[in-house]
Amino acid sequence: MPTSSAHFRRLCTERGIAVTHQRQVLYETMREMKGHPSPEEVHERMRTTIPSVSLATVYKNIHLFVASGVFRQMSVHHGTLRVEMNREEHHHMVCSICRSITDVEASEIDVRLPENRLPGGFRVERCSVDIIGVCAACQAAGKNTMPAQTTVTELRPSH
Amino acid sequence: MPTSSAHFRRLCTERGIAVTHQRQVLYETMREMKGHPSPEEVHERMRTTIPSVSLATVYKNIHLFVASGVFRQMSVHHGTLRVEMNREEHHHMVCSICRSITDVEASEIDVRLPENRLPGGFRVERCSVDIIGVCAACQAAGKNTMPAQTTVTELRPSH
DNA sequence: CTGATTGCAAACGGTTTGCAGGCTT
DNA sequence: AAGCCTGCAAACCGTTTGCAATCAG
Repeated sequence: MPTSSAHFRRLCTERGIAVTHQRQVLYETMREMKGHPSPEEVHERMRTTIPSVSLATVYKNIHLFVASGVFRQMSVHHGTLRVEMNREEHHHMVCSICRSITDVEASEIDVRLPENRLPGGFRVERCSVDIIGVCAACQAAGKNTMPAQTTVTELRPSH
Repeated sequence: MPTSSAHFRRLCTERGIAVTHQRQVLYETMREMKGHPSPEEVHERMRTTIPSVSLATVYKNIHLFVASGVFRQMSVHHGTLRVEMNREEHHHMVCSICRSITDVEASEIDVRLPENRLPGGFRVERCSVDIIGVCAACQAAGKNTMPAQTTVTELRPSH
């Protein structure tokens, strides 16, 4: 009797999508990966199990998983396809130098939205906080990385 | 005596960058535009003033402006190059259907970070909140746009 | 006059698409 | 058996780069 296989099979039938070997391996590969792996990284990892799998299939199925609610896409306006592997509510620390993203537990940050009175009848689904700054590694690596962006003194034209 | 021209000239000399016609027009075009225009859109608009300007120049100079602190790039982990035209502190409402982004005054939202105790010695510069949901237009337009993403009932596999 | 800046066109990286063959139901 | 799914290769889109001609300091 399959264990995780059974779980995945149920996941698919609930959503009316076919159970294929690639999908199952993709699903399990992604669940094993921490952080916010790129499709490329997921693909690379999947190849250890199915060497012949194509990147196109990875893309198609990540989209399928996101569309059917198996995974959640991170920051909707993000340009590249990244998926949340962390199922807990959380926010992000984003390093402005190396762009690495680290999760922060939702409980660490206190956000209060105005009582459903956002402008323009916007219906709120959720809310995600990006803490922008410099990660420890980049601080240690010294100042010479991307100097202009970070050493600017006058952020606003004085006009 | 030039008015905004003088202002721009000063902006450049302060930062040690050359004053060119393209840069001046780019700067003014961007300041006139609301929201978070794409380089493509900025380019299109610039052409009404300098029809021969190239998209490459637009890219190069948006980067230059961001690097020298004239403008601020929005959400660092954003994939595509977008710049903040709004100089006030603010956050964003992002429509998960049409991906439109609307600004919300910072004062409307109350965010509290833990007292400089973020994990891993991260140095905080600023913090930006994305309120994710559905804009009024998309609500009015009805449910049939991108059905799967929004009508999903079971967000987490039940296991 | 010298080096920075521009416009062009080609390269690039990530993502999407069309299609023929194979697999799931 | 019917249709969805896969892998491949080509197309695509936004962005970057190399280069020769031009411009700012």
